[in-house]
Amino acid sequence: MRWSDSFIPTLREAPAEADAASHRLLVRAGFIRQLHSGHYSLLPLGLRVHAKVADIVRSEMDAIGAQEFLLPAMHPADLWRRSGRWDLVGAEMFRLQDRNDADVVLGMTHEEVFAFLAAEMSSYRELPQIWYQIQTKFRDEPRPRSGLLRVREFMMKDSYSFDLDEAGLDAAFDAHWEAYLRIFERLDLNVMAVQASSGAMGGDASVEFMVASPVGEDDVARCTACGYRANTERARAEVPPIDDPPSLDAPERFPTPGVRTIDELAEFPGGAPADRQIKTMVMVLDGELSLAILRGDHQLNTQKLTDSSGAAEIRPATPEETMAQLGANPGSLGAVGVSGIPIFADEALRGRRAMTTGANDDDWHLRGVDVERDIADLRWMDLREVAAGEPCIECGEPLEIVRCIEAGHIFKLGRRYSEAMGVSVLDADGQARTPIMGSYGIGVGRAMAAVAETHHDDKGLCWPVSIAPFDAVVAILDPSDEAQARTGEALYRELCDRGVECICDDRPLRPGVKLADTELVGIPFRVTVGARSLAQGNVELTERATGDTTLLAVEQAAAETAAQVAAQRS
RNA sequence: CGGGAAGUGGCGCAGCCUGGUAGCGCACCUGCUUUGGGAGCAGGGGGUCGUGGGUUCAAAUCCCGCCUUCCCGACCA
Repeated sequence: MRWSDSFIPTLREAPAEADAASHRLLVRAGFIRQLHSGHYSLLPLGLRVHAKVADIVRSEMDAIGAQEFLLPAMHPADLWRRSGRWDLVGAEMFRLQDRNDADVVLGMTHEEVFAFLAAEMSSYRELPQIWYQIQTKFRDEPRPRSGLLRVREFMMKDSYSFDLDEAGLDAAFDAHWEAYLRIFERLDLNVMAVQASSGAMGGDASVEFMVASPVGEDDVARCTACGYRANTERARAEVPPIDDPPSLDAPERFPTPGVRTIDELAEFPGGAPADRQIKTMVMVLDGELSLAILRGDHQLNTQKLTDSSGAAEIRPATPEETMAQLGANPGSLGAVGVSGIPIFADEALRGRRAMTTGANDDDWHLRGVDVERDIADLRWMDLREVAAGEPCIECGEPLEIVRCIEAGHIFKLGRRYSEAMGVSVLDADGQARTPIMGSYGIGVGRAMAAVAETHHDDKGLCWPVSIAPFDAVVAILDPSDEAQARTGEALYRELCDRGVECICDDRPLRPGVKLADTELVGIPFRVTVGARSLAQGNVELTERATGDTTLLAVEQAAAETAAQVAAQRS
């Protein structure tokens, strides 16, 4: 391909709204353009990279025996009603009506459709199956952001396993885990496999593949000593015990005029340090007002509350709701004496005595509260979010918190969808059995953005050969010079013949512009054909990642370049 | 949904406070010169100033509504 014939609109400056490095550079280098918020066009260079990422995913999926499908992006609402997700999902799903006023949806994932197809199986002999597709998903995200990292329309590889029993599911799960590690290795993405929340769809094992990056949207707790790694939606830490003083026989009310926060109560004469207070969060779980109580200096992780309560929808209560049910405003709330309202208690409060908490009366608090004695019907669970430096739950060494991009997610789904879609096979004993499913996803565009995010410098992108839009560029510095043009063309043809994906920069531009462009676009190897070296019968081979340049005799240049490209293929 | 910022040519921005009919850099087109790190000179093309309404002799500029985009948070199979 010739650069002069290509549509590669590079920009000297990034659009003002682009903030993340991948966003800025993918736009500047002419890979993507925004159509509107959360929807991007892939330009020719962008599509080349996207397709290579997809091909790597495809080849590793095929290698574990998965079969590729292509399912509709638009689904009948009925299918989603059968699984219960029509009501469960809410505003995140694009919904529309066809000309007959029938409800249809744009698929945000494909459990329903694959399970619908799986209903055609009738014998255990047909299992196991792993099915996948690389398809556009639609999600009406509340806040698309950071270019390709979070969008409303995107390609995802989603696969689903069907097995007769848990042992089969375990095998499919492990096969995916291994395949994912190979995929990210080939993408040159440094991923951490971390324990994760399964979200509202349930399931037990759930592992996310995370790429550390400040523009990510998830926090991972990581122990550098023992390798414990978990999303903070699920991470746990050791909580050192606190010596409580002897308690009172019963809680005691005391006035706290103007005190509204944990910190203020800690400063207040007669108050208590934060770790000796009970924090009371008022939440609405599936429409029901509930309390979540934690140690004063601990933060509630709402995903943990969602997961352990089983609620589908969760939100903070409004001050009005709180006043109506508890009779006080935030700042003076407590769980003592509360009845008829579910109370979720964080494990760190177990056994605590002589605590201080709100009295459900503005400007009053209680001291001398024994958690288990004074608060009725506690539901104990892990609710607190771990903080950096806390001792690892496995080995006690300090945890660190790392911001990450979620590049992949695998989890064991269970039988929810197979049951809903009536998937049933007869086992060897002639008994009807519902296959168990697993669900596994990788966002193609997000993976591409994650690579861009981790492979760039101040000059531009820096693709690994495995997914670079081209392996090499032949830069003819002055195409009007016949010797340069002839040599460049010949090298370009020979590189193509040798199987190197090559673009020939034959544009009649100043050398500086062309060199800067090849660096911005991030092509791994550049063969520079210019008067200076050519006078000695040489060209230059420059590796983008290192900037290392070597002089090569014209006759050997193509072979040497092809060899270096081949050495970095994966 | 809460908080913040911003919409002026393809991109980056100025002009707005103090109203007078739109400007700069880059990019683009033509010509000449130039050719190893984003060239020089000369000439040229391109903008409903997000949108609707209001005030005014006159609105990019002042007032009101709406739309859109970005950032932080909430949310996120």
